[in-house]
Amino acid sequence: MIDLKFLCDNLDYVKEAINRRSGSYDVDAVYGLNQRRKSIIVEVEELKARRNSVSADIARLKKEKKDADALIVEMREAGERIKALDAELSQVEQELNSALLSIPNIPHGSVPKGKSDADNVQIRYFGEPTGFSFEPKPHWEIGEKLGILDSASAAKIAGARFTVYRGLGAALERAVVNFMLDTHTLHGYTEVFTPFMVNRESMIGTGQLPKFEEDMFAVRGTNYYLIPTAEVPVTNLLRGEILDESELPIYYCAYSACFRAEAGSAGRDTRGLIRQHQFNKVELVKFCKPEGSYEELEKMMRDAERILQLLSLPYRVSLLCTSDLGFSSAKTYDIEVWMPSYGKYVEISSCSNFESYQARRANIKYRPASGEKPQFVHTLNGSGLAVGRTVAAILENFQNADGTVTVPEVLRKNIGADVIK
RNA sequence: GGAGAAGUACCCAAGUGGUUAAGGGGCUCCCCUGCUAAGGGAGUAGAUCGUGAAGAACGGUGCGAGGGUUCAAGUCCCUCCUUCUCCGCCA
Repeated sequence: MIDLKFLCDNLDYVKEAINRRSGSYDVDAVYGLNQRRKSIIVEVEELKARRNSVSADIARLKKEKKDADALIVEMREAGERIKALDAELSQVEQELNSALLSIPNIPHGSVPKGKSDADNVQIRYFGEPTGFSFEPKPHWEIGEKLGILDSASAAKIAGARFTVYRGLGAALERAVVNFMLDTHTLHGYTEVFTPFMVNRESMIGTGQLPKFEEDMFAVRGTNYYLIPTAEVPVTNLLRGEILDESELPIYYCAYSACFRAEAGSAGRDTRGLIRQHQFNKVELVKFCKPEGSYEELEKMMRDAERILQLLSLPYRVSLLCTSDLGFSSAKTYDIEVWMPSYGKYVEISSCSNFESYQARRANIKYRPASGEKPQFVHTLNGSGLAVGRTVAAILENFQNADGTVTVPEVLRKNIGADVIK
């Protein structure tokens, strides 16, 4: 969430900045609710201060064995009033909180203004769309033919939007996970392995709830949700903590399975590995001081790109415009890999700087060495990368005319094969 | 799953209804001292919210979380979470 005080002190600026995004947001409602909240606080706190001092008086009188009945009666009435005001206050705070949670992050000044994804800005390209001397097949056909991807079995045991990997397919998926983790840990990230289920507080901490409930899988009869990305458990590792400045920056990388209900995407990408209810991903998460968080974003993007470079997969990087920007993000780069069957670039990583938006929500702070008050850290995360889509890109870009697939060089030792046939 | 115990500051820990949440370790500063160790003194309940120009001052909240009882709750009651011990089950 954005800073309530900042919003109230800079109402016009915030309105202007938020409205560069698509959609409209009621910033004035937040301001009004906060005014109400403050006026209730003034009244109730005055009463509480009085109650505290009178309670001390009563204690003294009782000790001296004197009569305190009049004060007790007075305080009984004050207590009723306090109770009523507290109830009203918590009601207003709840409304304020949900109004505030519905306000997206303020886009960074370098984010281009735009009306649709057509206004995203291409930053750079690596390689060129793969050329073929034959008609390239989509990865699901390649996979089925080689016997390494099996959607029929997945449909039987689970349903649509699942895949069973077999043989070298399963080995390829596993090798890609290991390759990504090994590469990132080599470049300063600490590997963490977390639960794939988290409680509701964590889902709220990173912003999946309460707004996107229908996109999540909940575990019936429990307080648990299946994570839609490792961003959730990894960011929440530090929820409610005050870090020492010397601990920053913190770089984590994490493999996890990810679970998404994909409500509202019926009919889209129904075949293959692109849009599954369960997929694997290696996630990069950074916690850092506010100054320098944008350099950290650039570095994180390079770390994600490195994977595609080492795999020799063609990709491009684009800077998302204001209308395409995610709700919590101040600035996002997408990395898109070339997917021959789609004839276009497909998102394989999204790297964002949330500034203090997530940290405020999850209450993650650091104590400056100067001894100043604790401040919110900046959080960043990015896929490094989506594993299923990487495997799909490998199958498509490295396919041969005879239906076999050449294994990218960096993975060969891992799999123990040069070609999948 | 069953039975029991516990959760107070950076750590250990006292505190079973009444003005100010003991004490110790550690840490910070000071004194003493060839150096170090030891010793002496002072400080140290984090945070957060409100009034406010203010990081001043004053006030509210805050003893695992959330409710309740009471004029008044760390203390009494209820629910939940976590940790530990024992039993059962189990990859």
